[in-house]
Amino acid sequence: MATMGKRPTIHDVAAAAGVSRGTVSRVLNDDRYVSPAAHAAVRRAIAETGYIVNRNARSLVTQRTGSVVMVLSEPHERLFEDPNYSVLIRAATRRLAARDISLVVMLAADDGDRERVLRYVRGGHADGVFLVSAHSGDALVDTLVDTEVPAVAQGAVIGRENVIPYAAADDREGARQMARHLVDQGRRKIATITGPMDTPGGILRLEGFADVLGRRASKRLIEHGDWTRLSGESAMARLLERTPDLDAVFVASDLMAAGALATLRIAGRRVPDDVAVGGFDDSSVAASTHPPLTTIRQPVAQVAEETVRLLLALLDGAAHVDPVILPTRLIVRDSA
Amino acid sequence: MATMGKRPTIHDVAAAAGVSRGTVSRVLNDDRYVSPAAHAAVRRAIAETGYIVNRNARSLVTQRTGSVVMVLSEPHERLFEDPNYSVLIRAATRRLAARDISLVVMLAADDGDRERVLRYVRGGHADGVFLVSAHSGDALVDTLVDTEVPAVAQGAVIGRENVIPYAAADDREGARQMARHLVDQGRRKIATITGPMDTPGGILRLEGFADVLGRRASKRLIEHGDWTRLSGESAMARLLERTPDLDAVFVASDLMAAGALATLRIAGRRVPDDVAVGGFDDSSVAASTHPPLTTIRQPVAQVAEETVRLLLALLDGAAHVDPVILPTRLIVRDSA
DNA sequence: TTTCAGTCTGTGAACGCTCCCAGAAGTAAT
DNA sequence: ATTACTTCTGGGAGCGTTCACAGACTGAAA
Repeated sequence: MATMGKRPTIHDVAAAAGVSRGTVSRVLNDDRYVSPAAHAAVRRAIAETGYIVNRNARSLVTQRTGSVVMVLSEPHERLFEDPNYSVLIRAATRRLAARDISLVVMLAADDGDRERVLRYVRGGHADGVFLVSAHSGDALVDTLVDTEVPAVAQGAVIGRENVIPYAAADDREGARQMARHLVDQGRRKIATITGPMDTPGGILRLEGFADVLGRRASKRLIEHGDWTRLSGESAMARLLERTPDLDAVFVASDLMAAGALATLRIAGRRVPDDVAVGGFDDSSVAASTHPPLTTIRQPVAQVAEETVRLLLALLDGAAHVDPVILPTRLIVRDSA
Repeated sequence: MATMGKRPTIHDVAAAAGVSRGTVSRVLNDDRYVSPAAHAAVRRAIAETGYIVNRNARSLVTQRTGSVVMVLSEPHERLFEDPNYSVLIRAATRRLAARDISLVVMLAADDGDRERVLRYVRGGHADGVFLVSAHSGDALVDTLVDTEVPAVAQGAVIGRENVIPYAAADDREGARQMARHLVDQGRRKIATITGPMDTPGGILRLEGFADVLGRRASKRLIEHGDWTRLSGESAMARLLERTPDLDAVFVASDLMAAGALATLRIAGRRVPDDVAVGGFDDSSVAASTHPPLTTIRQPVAQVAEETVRLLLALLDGAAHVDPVILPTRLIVRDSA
């Protein structure tokens, strides 16, 4: 079904060019020790026959596949919300395509998925692995490391920072930028809604916040969310109940910030007059909220591209590559 | 580099089980004509040796790859905006994983990309193709059809509706639902901002709108966007200039509707008091706008899953499969 | 006993490629 | 002429599977 009336093989090309398989193969690969005449003849024969190399046959002998897997380790709640995945996948695909490497996307939401990913990678179907938001304590990560497959991550893998290279936005400094901005606006009681504390974004953005606020970052001004919009709503509600006189809140993601805005509106607080709200990500929702969110832009596409670059370096045989941290930028809109 | 110290082959399993390659292969595949004893021995040997079948070797002989390509044909502007791709990719991945088929994502934004996709597919690296928002007049589509590779699309491929099976939301009826809602609210001068008129969403949502509005859907009440937020802003501005007394607008996507809302706010029109706004998609931005968008929910994940189902049917040898149209639902929020 | 159908198993031959080695051909130095 | 490189080419071997076929072993029917 899937295939057409017999695709030309390296044999056909060789015959058409009047040379041997070996010579065609040389032209296809290293190109060394091929006479100009033979080279030209082979090129012509390839064009004439419409020959396309069969990667399966090639992989069989080279042990290389020409593809890498992107593993999305996300719990279900977040599955369908975060618009950043599109950006990520696209940027990675594009970067890899330039090297003729294809991107296979796999989910790792439950144990069945994880098992599948492992089988795939250990089965030698991918030359490398691109981890996205891998959780700390994820057995998948350790097994992958044991397998010695080149792997990189988008965002640090907590507890494995030194074994899995990564590219990430400067979460900590980004949080500082926002905290400073809120302080500079004269806000006095500044709260924060963090991400999950087992993710780098959750931890580092809180640390950056604390860096600036110091002792003023008390426990009662901190609430945790799980990156979802809904968790932003409820975290904001808890904050308001506990500290009704807060006058600013730094929310660790735009999506949660959108939730927080909704809660504030219901509570009758004006933004930014009564309460200033700062987000993080500068994702597509940031511009659509009311008021539009003041937020921290992280260069998602660039992070993805850098991550791919690290992976490519690893594939090229680099023994070690350094993590890459990319700068963030404060985007001032109306919410703070 | 990428590989570990020699993975076991079917030979090793055969030796460990005390049978021949053939028997192991039979256990791995159809299972017919294998004695219970041999079957058990092979199963045990597989477990002991940690054997994993080499798909390259298998593909080489079977001419099947166990993977399908998702081709994202999008111009650059829209690349990074639409949050639906995440949903799409995830739903498709999940559905395919159940059949142990992996999803390869490829972009087709420019001719270089298209060329790559074609080489990939014609190179026999995929058993099927999953087209996303393929444009009419896209040479890629025709070449694919010629190649006789099983292909399905998410959303109809204009002009190729009968040759490429697809699953889609009921765009036309969805638009009717929104138009009726606006009429029922007593709106008299109802405008619309459509998508690009070379996409099914652009065409069908306008048709649905016209179905309900009839002669009232005059040229001067129609503006075209390109799905982006920005195009929504400018289209709304043009409408206001041309027809200042409009009291409702149906925007063919939430993202464009978010843009329209921004323009209306700047123009000092209150929503929904002065102008009612209806969106389409119920994507993640819909809940974050101010006021939250009344919109039409399309079951994106379900559409993706149905599309995959069609593709699987094709892969299983079905000569023909019928398109699937899934119902939409009006979600009433505050904007209309 | 012979025949036959049905089960089960092993083996050679692909699949399409790269790798490696032997050797031809050319060039330059002895 | 001989030797010694270097450049270039052809073809055998092998990568790990599946597939087709031949043959062995059953048990039942003739």
